[in-house]
Amino acid sequence: MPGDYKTFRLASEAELNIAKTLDCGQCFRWNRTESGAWFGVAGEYDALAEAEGGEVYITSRAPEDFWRGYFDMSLDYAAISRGHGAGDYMADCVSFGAGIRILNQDPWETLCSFIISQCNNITRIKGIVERLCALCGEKRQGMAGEYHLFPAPSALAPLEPEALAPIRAGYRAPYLIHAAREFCEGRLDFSALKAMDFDSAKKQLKTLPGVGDKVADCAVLFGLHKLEAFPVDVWIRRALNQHFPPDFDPKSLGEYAGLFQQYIYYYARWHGDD
DNA sequence: CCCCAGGCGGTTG
DNA sequence: CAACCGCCTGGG
Repeated sequence: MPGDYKTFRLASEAELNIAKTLDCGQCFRWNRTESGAWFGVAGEYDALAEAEGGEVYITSRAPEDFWRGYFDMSLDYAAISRGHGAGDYMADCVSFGAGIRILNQDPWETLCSFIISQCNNITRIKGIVERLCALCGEKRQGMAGEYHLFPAPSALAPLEPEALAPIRAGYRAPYLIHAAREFCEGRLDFSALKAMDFDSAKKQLKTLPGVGDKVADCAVLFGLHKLEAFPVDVWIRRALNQHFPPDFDPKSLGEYAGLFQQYIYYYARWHGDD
């Protein structure tokens, strides 16, 4: 491995469980290696994340602060997770998911990833995202050979939908190109969205074709880090129907509702909760 | 061959 | 409003 990579301790495993965090459907460019470590690309950096002796270590060329931000290390998840008051089922979800964190991902990549996610499973989402990066993302030399950054909007905007045929995104391809053009023409501004309150940001994103409630909630939660977003997919819908009162309103979970959504999602998926 | 998969958008009643 | 259906693609 080239000499400019550094390994450092990021957190304890109790604070940050990398397997749960990287495998709970919020990100699509991290994969488990044969040794049990996780290799991924975030922003412009490739990285290896691994747990050993109760500690989590990161190897990358990025400054430590980048990863503290990415893994949201400044928020006290244990304190937040105690105060839900939403009953025993939620308590089970919280203890089962302990160590999950909501990542601070690039908003453009996150929006595109969740446009791609509609009516697709995670394996296929990852495949489409990787092919998209290989097709028009910047190429870099990394610790394990070449890798590609997620394409900038300017790389996508000039393309016609047919040019995206190789990534096999199907009917979602025009949605991606439309979003890229909106960005390049200044009508999609992530710093403005980030500065808005949750409802305004979500409403704004929903004006994009291919972005409805679910995709907008995911883009806001995982890309803009507004943790009151509560995306409802089929798994969450099932859990709400089975384990919560009929009049339960996710808004009652407060400003960190999105974290509780992740706990429920992870628990329901793991237990095949149907 | 069928059906479904972590939706959206347009149409219909 | 709700209910339906087509959409690209791939996997069971």
